[in-house]
Amino acid sequence: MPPKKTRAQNGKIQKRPVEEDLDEIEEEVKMESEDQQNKNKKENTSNDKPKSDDQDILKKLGDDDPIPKEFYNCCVVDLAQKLIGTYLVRVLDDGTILKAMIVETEAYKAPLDKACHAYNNKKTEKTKWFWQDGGYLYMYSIYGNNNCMNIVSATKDEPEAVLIRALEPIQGIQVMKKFRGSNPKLKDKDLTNGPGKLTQAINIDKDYNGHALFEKGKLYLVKGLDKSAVQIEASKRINIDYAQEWVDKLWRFTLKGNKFVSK
DNA sequence: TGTTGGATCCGCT
DNA sequence: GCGGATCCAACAG
Repeated sequence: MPPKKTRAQNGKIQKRPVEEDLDEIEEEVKMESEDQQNKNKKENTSNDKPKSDDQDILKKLGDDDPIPKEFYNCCVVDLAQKLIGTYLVRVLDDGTILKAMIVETEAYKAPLDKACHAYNNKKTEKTKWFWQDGGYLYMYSIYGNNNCMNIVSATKDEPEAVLIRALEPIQGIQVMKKFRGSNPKLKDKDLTNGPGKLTQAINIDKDYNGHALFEKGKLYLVKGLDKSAVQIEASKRINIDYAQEWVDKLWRFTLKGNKFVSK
């Protein structure tokens, strides 16, 4: 059976006047993302350390201090890499603490990125959460009851977000298994190796839209692996066949050699 | 209001 | 690797 045609393949994504206005800066963004990809390649091969200001921010933090808001106020492609190796802390109502390391991310950068839900500045009830400051969550459900978690980057004027695609469970593995269902065959490595699986494992859903990750609460982010221990691989984003030329961006980032990544 | 399709998951082969 | 399940937001009429 031939694959189903997407809306884009059916020609339903067509240029609208507002997009024509964007054409002028499209070339500029293309150059910017090519620069970014070159930078990625360099960073991936030379194991460069992150910018000194980020290092300063992280150095001052205790192991359980939330990473402050300014960490998120950067380009989404930068943030997607900076998040690799950080720890997500989930505090349940009964005080149980779940902890997991981010090992796979994808960057989505509206208004030009055709893979992004906020493409062409499409602001709806679902996507309005893109227009927040960096450090807040955008949650959405897809293919039934699969919730996906995104961390908004930059500022409220720039609709960009990082999709969290996989985590490595660190603490509370049995509780995560319980949230994932009662399948006794479920292996640790299959617990959080997908965007829908990980939100189920830490028990969050669309109610977490707009949640601040930089404040200590039910869900926050803390520093994790030492940056010198983090080697990042860049690849193409997954399952965005409809996104035309944006399919080829190397905006998926994984922790090199980690067995908890989704594919 | 009905139809379409997707940033996924899971079971089966 | 393939295909069905699933359900909700977006969109067309």
